[in-house]
Amino acid sequence: MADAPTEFLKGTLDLMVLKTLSWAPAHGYGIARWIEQCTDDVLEVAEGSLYPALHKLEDEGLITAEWGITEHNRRAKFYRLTPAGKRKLAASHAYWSRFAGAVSKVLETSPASA
Amino acid sequence: MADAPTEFLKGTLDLMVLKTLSWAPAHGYGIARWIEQCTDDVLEVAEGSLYPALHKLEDEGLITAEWGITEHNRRAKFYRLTPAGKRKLAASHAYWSRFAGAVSKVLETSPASA
DNA sequence: GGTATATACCTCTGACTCCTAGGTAACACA
DNA sequence: TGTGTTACCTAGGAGTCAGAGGTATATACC
Repeated sequence: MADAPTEFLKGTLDLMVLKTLSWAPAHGYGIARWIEQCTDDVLEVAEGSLYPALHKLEDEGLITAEWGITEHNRRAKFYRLTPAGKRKLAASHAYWSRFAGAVSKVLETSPASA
Repeated sequence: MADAPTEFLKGTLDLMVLKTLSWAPAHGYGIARWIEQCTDDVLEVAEGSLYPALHKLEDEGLITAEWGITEHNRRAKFYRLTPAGKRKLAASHAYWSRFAGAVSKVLETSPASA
């Protein structure tokens, strides 16, 4: 997205990070690459957004970090979902569905139905 | 939404305002009521968000304002979409669809498909 | 006539999120 | 030795949103 890469991002970054970690522990760089790949680069994850978000999630007790070695033999911090993180993910996912549905409703309603 | 009313709002307020105005000119108060009603109060539009947004859209030349009288016989500023606003609406709507689709993709992808 | 309610507008300020720009370091390969 | 990739990080500024507060008028009711 050259046009408006950040236009609607608010809040969804946290949600997608939590979702990605729900599959398996991962490090920041890997999370970013995965989200981009999964969305065919529709969503680009800036590092200047990702790392602060990761630290915030850790402060909130939603994820925990642990140093390890990647498959490329490099040091990396692996993040893992906590039980609180799983609950948060479920709640955020549910809210996202309601939110996106509501927005779609506005965007698809015709004058006549008003 | 008691939980997280603002969690994902970024950018979508402008989009929904433009969409609402694409049907007919309307005043701020009416726009807010309509969006809330249309979404069964999933989306609540705070006046502290709406009026600054309206002024910003006007500054950007996407909408124009004109004083008039409402059906309740009160003074109100009626906003109307400009040609630039219509183009912006089309672009934002398209981008929202791509964005929401991408987020859904992340949220619904299972570990196996990775 | 007085009061309450709904309609309709507005701004200030703080909290928050995001990105740009910059930096560090180690490994792989030519 | 140099280049590319992997991997981490922060500071600062820009932008968005909501809470709290304020103004004013029409209508309905007492």
